[in-house]
Amino acid sequence: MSQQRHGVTPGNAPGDRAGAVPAFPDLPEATIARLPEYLRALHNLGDAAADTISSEGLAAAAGVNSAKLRKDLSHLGSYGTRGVGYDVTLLIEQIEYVLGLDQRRAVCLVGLGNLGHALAGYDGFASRGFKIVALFDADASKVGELIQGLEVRHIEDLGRVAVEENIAIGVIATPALAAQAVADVLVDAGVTSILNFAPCVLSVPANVDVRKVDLAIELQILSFHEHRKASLTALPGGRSAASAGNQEAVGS
Amino acid sequence: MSQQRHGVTPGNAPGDRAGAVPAFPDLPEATIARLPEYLRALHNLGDAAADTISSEGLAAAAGVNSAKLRKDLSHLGSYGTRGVGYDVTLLIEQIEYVLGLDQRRAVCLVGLGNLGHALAGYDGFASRGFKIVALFDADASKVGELIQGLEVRHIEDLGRVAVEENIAIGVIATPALAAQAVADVLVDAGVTSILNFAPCVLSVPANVDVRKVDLAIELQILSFHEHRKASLTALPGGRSAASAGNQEAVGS
DNA sequence: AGGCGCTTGTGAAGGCGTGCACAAATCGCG
DNA sequence: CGCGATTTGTGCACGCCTTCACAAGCGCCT
Repeated sequence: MSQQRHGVTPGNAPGDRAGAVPAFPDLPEATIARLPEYLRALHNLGDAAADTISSEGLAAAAGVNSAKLRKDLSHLGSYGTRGVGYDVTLLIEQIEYVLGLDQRRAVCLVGLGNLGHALAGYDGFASRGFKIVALFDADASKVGELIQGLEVRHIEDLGRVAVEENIAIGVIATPALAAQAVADVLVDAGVTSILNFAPCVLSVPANVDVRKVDLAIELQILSFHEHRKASLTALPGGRSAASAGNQEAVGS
Repeated sequence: MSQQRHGVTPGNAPGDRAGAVPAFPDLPEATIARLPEYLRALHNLGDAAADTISSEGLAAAAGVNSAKLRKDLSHLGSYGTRGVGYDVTLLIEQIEYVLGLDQRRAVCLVGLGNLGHALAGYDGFASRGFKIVALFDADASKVGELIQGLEVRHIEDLGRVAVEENIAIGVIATPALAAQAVADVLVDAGVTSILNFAPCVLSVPANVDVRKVDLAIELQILSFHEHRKASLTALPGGRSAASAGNQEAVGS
C-alpha cells in the first residue's frame, strides 16, 4: 500500500544503466518498499555466507517469492549472473545506491513523549545509516534534556535549525493535534520527507512525501483477522497448539 | 500492500447483511486496511459535527478518494442514505463490529527495551480499545519492574500466562535475534496474531497473521524518494520554501 | 403531488502487481 | 570443444484495486 503518493512526472531514458548520475528508471512503488527488506537480508547473509547468492536463497531470506525478487532486481539493471546468482557485495552497493543510502541524510525528530524517546534511542536508525541530528519538543520542561547525547530544543527553533542543518527528513512523534502545525513548519524549512507517527492525516504540498505509521491501526487490522478467524469456528485443524518449532513456509 | 497473508478459504453467502453472527463478506485486504482510518476520522468528526456525513466529507477527513470510500463501505452493507449521507453513529458501530473492536482482545508485549517501554505506555492502544495485559522480557534485571501499573514478567512465563489470560495478540519488540523464538512460544500458546517490530522475517503457521512494522524501512523508503527528487534538479517550482500554511489537497 | 437537487451504490474500464513458465546465458566438466 | 546443469531475466495471463461515470434512491420545496 503506497501511502500518500504524488504525481512524479519522470520520463527518463528507459534502457540506460544507472551509471553514477541521476536518471532513474522509475521503479514500481511496490518494488521500492521491498528493496530495504532485500538489503537487510543481504547484510545478514553477507556476514557469514558465500559472496554470491541465488534469487531463491535471497527470496527465502527476505520472505518473498523468488520470481518477484528477480523482477524487482531486474528493474534496477542486470546485476546477476545466470547460472550463478547475484554478487552479494555488488548487489548491496547497488541497492544502497538506488535507495540513496550512500548519502547521509539528516533526520530530525519532533515530539519527545514516550514514543519520541524510544525513537531517539532506537538502534535501528543508526545501524541503517540514518542519523538523528536534532530533537524538538514544545514542552519547555523537556527542553535542554540530553537524550543520546543530543539536547532537546524548543520547537520554535525547528524552522531555523532545519534550514541550518539541511535536514531532509522529519519524524513527527507528537500528539495528533500538534502534528499538522509541525508538518507545516517542516515543509517551510525545506524538509521534503516526513515520517508521521501521529494518528492523523497530514496536508502537505505535492513535492513532499509522507509516510505514516499508526500503531493502533496495525492492531485494528489484526483484530479484524481475529474476528474473522473466530467466526469460522467449525474448521479442521483448529486451535490445538502446534508442536514446537516453525514448520511453515513464509507465505507470499 | 498486504503483509504476510495466508490462504483464507472463506466461501460465505454473499448478500447477507452482518446480522450479529459470523458469516463474513470477505472484504478486500485493501479495504480492511482503510477501515481503521475511517473509524478514526469518524470519531474526530463525531465529537463536534452533525450526526450525518457525506462520503465526500468523510473521504476528505480520512485522506482518500470519495469513490474509494463509498466502495469500501458498500462492501460491508448499505449503511448510507442517498441524498443525505452516512449516519455517523451507525457507521461507527458497524465498522467497530466488522473490525471486532466490540470485543476486548487481550494483548501482550514482549521486549521492554526502548521501543517496548514506549509501546507499553502508548496512549493510542488504550484509547482505541486495546489493553495490554502482560509484559515480558528476557532480562532478569527488568523483571519485576512496574510499567503503567503492570509488572514485567520473565519470558519463560510467557507460554503459561498467554494461555491463562487467553491472549490473542502478541506484540514483539525484541531484538531481531530473539524474535523468532518469541514468535514460536506465542504460537504454541495459541496466539494467532502477531505485530512484529523486530527487523526480521518471522516463520509462523498459516493460521497465524503477522504484521510487521520496521521503522528503518520507512526511513529508507523516504530516502529513496529524496534521492529521486534530488536527481531531478532542473525542474520548475523547485525548492524555494513555500509560504506558510498548507495549500495542497491530500493526494490519493 | 410532482419535480429538483443531492448523494449513495455500482457497472465497467484501466492500471498495477503477482506469479508462472520458459528462453537466454553462464559455468563446469568430460 | 561441446554438452548439461543451473539460474537469471522476462513475456504473458490473471486477479486485485482504483477510478470514472452514471443510474437509482431519498428528501425537500413548491
